[in-house]
Amino acid sequence: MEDLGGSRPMANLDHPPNSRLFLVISKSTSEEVIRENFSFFGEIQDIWVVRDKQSKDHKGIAYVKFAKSSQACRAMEEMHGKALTEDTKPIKVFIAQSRGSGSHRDVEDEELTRIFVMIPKSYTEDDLRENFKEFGDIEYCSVIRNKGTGESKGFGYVRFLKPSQAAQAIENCERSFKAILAEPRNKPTYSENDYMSGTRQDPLSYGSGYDPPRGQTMFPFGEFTNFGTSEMRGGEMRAEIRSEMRGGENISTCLSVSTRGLLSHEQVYSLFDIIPGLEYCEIQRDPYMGYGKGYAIVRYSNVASAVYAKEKLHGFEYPPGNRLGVSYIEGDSGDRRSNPVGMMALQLVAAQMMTLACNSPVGQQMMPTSPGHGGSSSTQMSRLQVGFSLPAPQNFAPSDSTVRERLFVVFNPTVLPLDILEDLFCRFGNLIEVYLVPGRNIGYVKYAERHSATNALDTLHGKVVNGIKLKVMLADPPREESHKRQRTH
DNA sequence: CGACGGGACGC
DNA sequence: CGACGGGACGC
Repeated sequence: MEDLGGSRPMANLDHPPNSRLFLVISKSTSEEVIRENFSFFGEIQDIWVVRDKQSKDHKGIAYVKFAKSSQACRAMEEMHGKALTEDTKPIKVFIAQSRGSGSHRDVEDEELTRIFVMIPKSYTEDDLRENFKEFGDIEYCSVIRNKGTGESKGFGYVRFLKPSQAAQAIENCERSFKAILAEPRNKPTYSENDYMSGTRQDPLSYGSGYDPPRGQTMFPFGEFTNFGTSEMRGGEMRAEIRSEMRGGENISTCLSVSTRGLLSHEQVYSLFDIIPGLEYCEIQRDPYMGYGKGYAIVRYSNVASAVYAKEKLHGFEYPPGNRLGVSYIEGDSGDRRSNPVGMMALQLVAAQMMTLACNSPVGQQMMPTSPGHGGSSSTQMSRLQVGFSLPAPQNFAPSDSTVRERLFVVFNPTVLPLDILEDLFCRFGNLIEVYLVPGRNIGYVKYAERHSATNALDTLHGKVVNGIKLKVMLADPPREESHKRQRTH
């Protein structure tokens, strides 16, 4: 029905998994009404109202394809059981079965709330919880251990309360976790009695309009990772603030934050608390505007912090697709400092940024960190020190991208931490993965585009990064395939 | 109860 | 001169 891009048909109805909804609706409900009610939750790629092939009769069924599973899950959670119009019955909303499955069984929450993750052997359940709590309400975490020795097997499970929370964890957690939905632990022996025991959430109890998702956070800081890295030195920040001041706006310590989507106090607070000096945060929600609109007020202890917060967060998408609007508002009373920005305040902010970006929960998301290195609770500064210029960080390629080129990297005298390497190699675009060979000073870097790999090679070969010398070469094909076509030099 | 369409060519 | 990973659970 819909292909707004026009140029290309939709990639795949089953991709990413669990991004398509199955709706049971009134036969009088139009595609437009569906769109009006569901576009709030994210990018709709396709809406299909099912009709009888011959008679064209509305069958009371529709499919809605979202770009992301988390969007589909949120829509399901919030719209299930709602009446779209006053004269129609409450609708039912489920994650659609994948197209080839042939199954018409409802997809249960059980299958959508537990994720399977790879973790360092040293990880405990508490470490897991610390790393995943930002994505939502965790029911439990488990680390699978060898029964005899108690040693971790290097993987674990995290159960969230809501499907959207698990989906967000999968979409946004560190790639080294390799998070995927866990298979239900009892093999498909569907004894229909098992889930009647009442321990799981009844789908109909989804957001009844008064229970918006809580604790849900999503930190799409892909273009934001230069925050606190070598890209963000104090001098640059001072220049940034000065240019901001030339804009002629009425700067103040108080900001208003407008948002289309729902944001909790915790979300706004933790987002703006990245910038030091946050003193106050308050959510304003107009009850008559329903879910669509809201705004928050935040105040900093000094103008420099407010200026910086506005500069960095105005127009920022949080969550993705929800563009924040940040502007100055009159602070209460004469708190406004007519003597605006002293160099001391600026330098203070610049210095604190370096530290706090690493210590705040949100700040950690902005920094490439790795669960595989440096232990669980210790966060390390991932800052690149190089004697040459580097492009800005870029987003990774989708994790299921085809590997188009691979680099082989030798480190001397020792390897660099994985998070540093990801920060480094992502700057040429289309990075899929950095893999370090355990116990060796070598690694492989996978790219989804050849030009990204060759740019990285040209820029980095023979260079010194954080005191470590790199040799960067095109990797030979993996051994397994060598029998196909032996490259005899 | 309530499960799968339509569109489609540039080299 | 260094060359190649890992994935399923104690109700």
